[in-house]
Amino acid sequence: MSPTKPPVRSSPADDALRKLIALIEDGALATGTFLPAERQLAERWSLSRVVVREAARKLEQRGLVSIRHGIGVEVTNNPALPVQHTLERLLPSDKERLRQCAQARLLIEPELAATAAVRATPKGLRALKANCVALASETDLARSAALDIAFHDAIADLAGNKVLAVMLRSVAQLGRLSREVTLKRFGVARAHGYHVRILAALTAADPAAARKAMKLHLEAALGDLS
Amino acid sequence: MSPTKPPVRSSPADDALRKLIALIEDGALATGTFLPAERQLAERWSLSRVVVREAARKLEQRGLVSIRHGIGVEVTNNPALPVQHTLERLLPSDKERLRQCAQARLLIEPELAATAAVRATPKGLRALKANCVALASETDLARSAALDIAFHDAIADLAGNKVLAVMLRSVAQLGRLSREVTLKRFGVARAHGYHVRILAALTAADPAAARKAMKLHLEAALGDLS
DNA sequence: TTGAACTCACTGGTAGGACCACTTAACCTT
DNA sequence: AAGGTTAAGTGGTCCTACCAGTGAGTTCAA
Repeated sequence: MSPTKPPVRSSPADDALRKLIALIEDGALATGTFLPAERQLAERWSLSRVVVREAARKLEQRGLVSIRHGIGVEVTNNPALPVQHTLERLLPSDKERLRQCAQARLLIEPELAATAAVRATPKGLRALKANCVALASETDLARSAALDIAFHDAIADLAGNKVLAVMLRSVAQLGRLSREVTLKRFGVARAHGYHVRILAALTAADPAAARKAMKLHLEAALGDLS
Repeated sequence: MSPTKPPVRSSPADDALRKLIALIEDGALATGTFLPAERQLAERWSLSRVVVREAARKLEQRGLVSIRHGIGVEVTNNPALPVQHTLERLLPSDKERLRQCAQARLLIEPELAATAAVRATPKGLRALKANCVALASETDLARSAALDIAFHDAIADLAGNKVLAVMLRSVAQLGRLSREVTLKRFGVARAHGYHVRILAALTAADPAAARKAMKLHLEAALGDLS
């Protein structure tokens, strides 16, 4: 009577979304590359362009791709983006948002640093070292801020907890502009000094020292906000 | 020659998105109510149905609404949803995801409890008390899990940091199923016992006790996972 | 009277085709 | 060779018709 209905569960929209994700993940499309044009995908999969579009929009909202008019659909893979959107809507006031983000970082990052201290790999440490060196000689403000954020991100990755890592990435990127202001006021030297101390603790595989160094770093940053 | 271009910057898609958000936030549409039909909105705003649709899809991805075929667009306002999606994609393995979520909670929640202890309002405490009472006599598994999550959410709200609150909400909801399993194995009594102790510490405005009680509670939960 | 099936008027979902707007690069004109 | 122009590619928008779930009202049989 009804053995035909249940098994076929699948809407074109779901198909398109799954296929797009498969295209990105399985096809190993590197970030920065572009997806085939909407019209091509629609024809290839025998779907209307609408459903392909909507699937792409979903992926954009999830931070997987970036759709650019006249150009194409670029693979970006920035999982922190949706979290940023959420927080921006939840805390429209820039000042209050920054304050709470800094507070969150103060809670999360020292622990991440401590964990990273015991889990760090030689390769990871080398990358951090390179970041420190680059930051010391960087004069451009925007690039300095980017390096700063990358340093903290790398530590979060070393700690191995992706949940906390994506959370940290989100709040760190939200504070990007304020970070630039801070860097401008106090110069890169101060941030670099803190980073060096944190790196030393990580290299020494000393969790307590890493936790403390990170805490000092963030408290200084939090102080700058007020 | 070109003073006409810059000022008119605004695409139909942006219009639709802004108007939809305004409709929800300013119009104060309560969660659970429904938006006007796509066709109506399109005509009212002189836009095509497509752009209204896409705007609605965006809001759905951001957790503001839930689109239901044949029914309508329901206002849900669940800011934690996009974070959940992100984490589910980032950690496809259920077990590992749960582990890292539990770890994150263990880091965040004790601190939230401590902050809540000093910021709690009589009204907030009454709500928590009511939740405890309800949990004690609840027999349905799903509802028990919901109450459990609501208890933790309420504490996060009391702490006043929306960034941490939304993060906690996300990881807590991700662990919903496993929570049901735990509740089934050990009964509601154990969870209720922990909650009562936490509530007592909050009522006494004792941050240290609140932190400790929450930590014990979560460590027990983390132990159940393995 | 009751109640089960049907009809119908909604809702969102899909389709296809035409056209607009933005980008880029190749192509002419100067 | 430098400049502007053109053309082909991309996503963005529109229209119109139709498909597909949902629920309420209607109808008709028991």
